[in-house]
Amino acid sequence: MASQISPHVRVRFAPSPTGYLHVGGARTALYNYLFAKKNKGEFILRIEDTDEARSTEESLRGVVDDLVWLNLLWAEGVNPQTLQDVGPHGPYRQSQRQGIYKEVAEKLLGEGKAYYCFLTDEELEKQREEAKLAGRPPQVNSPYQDWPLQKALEHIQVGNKGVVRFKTKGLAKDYIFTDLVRGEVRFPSDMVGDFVLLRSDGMPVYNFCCVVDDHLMKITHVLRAEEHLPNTLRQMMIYEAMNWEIPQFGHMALILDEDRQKLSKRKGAVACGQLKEEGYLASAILNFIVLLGWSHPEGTEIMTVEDMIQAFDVSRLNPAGAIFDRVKFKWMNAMHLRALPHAEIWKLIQPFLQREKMELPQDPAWQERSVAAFKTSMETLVDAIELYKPLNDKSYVILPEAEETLKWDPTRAVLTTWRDLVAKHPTDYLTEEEFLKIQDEVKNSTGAKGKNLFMPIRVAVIGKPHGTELKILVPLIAKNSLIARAEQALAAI
RNA sequence: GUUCCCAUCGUCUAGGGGCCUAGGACACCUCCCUUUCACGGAGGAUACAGGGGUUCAAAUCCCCUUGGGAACGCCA
Repeated sequence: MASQISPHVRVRFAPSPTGYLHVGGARTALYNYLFAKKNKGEFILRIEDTDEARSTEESLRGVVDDLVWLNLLWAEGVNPQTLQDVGPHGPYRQSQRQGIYKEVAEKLLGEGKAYYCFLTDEELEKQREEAKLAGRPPQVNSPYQDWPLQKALEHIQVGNKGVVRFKTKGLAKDYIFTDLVRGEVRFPSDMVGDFVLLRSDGMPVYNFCCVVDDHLMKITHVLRAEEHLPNTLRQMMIYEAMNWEIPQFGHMALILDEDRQKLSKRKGAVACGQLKEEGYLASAILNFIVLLGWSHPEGTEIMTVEDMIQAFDVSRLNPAGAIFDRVKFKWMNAMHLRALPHAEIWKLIQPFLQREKMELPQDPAWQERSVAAFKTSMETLVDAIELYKPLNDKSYVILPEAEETLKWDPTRAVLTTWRDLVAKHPTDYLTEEEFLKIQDEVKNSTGAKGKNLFMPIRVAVIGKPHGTELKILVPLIAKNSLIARAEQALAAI
């Protein structure tokens, strides 16, 4: 297991642009990124867009934007703005590397390690069903596997189309490798049938381009999700056939949903972009997912990417799957949020407040005070909306939960006195001390105390009897606004 | 079905033969702080899937069982 790390580490994250970046992909990217940084190597972004039907430019744009937002930047791949190739081993989009794959396929074909297969979909389907009935694995048994290349070429010449399959016949042995996270893994060669290398339209298939590219791009370590573990056998066969050096593999456990199933785009919908919309910070996402399958040697939980790089080690990667727990994730986001400077938090909540068309004071001192007052009540950035609403005159409404308080005997007197005292105040805003003083005066002149005192005032300030401390809230609301609200509350009695 | 992978509190995990009466974190419960709700602080409850070995000693090593997951495509 303690395989030495080659002098120059090169790793890659290879998404297929067929959807958005989800947390599973983000974690794979993160681990690769951390591994590269830790070992002073290179992190490469390769685009696996050989599925022409499903790959889209928008999706690529989205995945790239999400990676940039997460600050997982690559040394080679596509330029984040232009999406044009950057780096010495390009192109980095597989759809643009077809000539390369074709060359390799031809070599394999020429050496009899691959063959053209002309089985139709129907024939394939029939074979699969028969195998299933017989209790055999559903592998192809192609009658074309022993055709001489020349004969196949002539067959194509006259208009037939075929796929190129890798020939597994004669490979009867176990393929063994040492997985960076699982230790020794052993596959019997008959676990797979003759698999497709090139489709009938000439487009290569994942397992093939993955090997070709990893080799040509000098990838030293392949850290990927566990779902790829069985693919490793096919890939090892190709490496062997080409006589290429096999990189180190590490298969990381899957991120699971609440039902312990692989997080899927259909069900989980844990897209990074969506989490951003929900008010999560990039730093919190990274921190949370890094802990899904890895742990800091000192047990540290809240950390920066810099901390992760310092401490990262594949030997601490956990082979068991992990459930994505949104509750802990939210807590972690709150911790990251609180650690930020107030001005930064203010900046981050702007898109959310603007979405609600809130009009808040422009004064930076006011903004700073407001963040200081609210940040411990914020778990995600969207929480700012409910927190700031009371400060926005337009959204002052008396809520049903305030009705009872308004019915209390002392309420009218408390509110009247409160309004009058505020009206007499000389400046636009009350300080905390000034508020407490006024509250005290209301108490003395009305005789109301305890909740009979502060609940009515709170209703007159935020429209409901529970919420943020008044001494924090009141200094954030202009005097005229306080008076208007008190009037409104009085009118509702 | 076949092959492969996995298995410690509800969840994320520490642990890698004796330091384990199993540690931490989230969540939960209790108390304190608080003229509300939070924040914060102090406590608490909760786990080695089961069975066999190996060993003076097993959460830790081996085997079996069970349970879970993944893969078996002209998807990646």
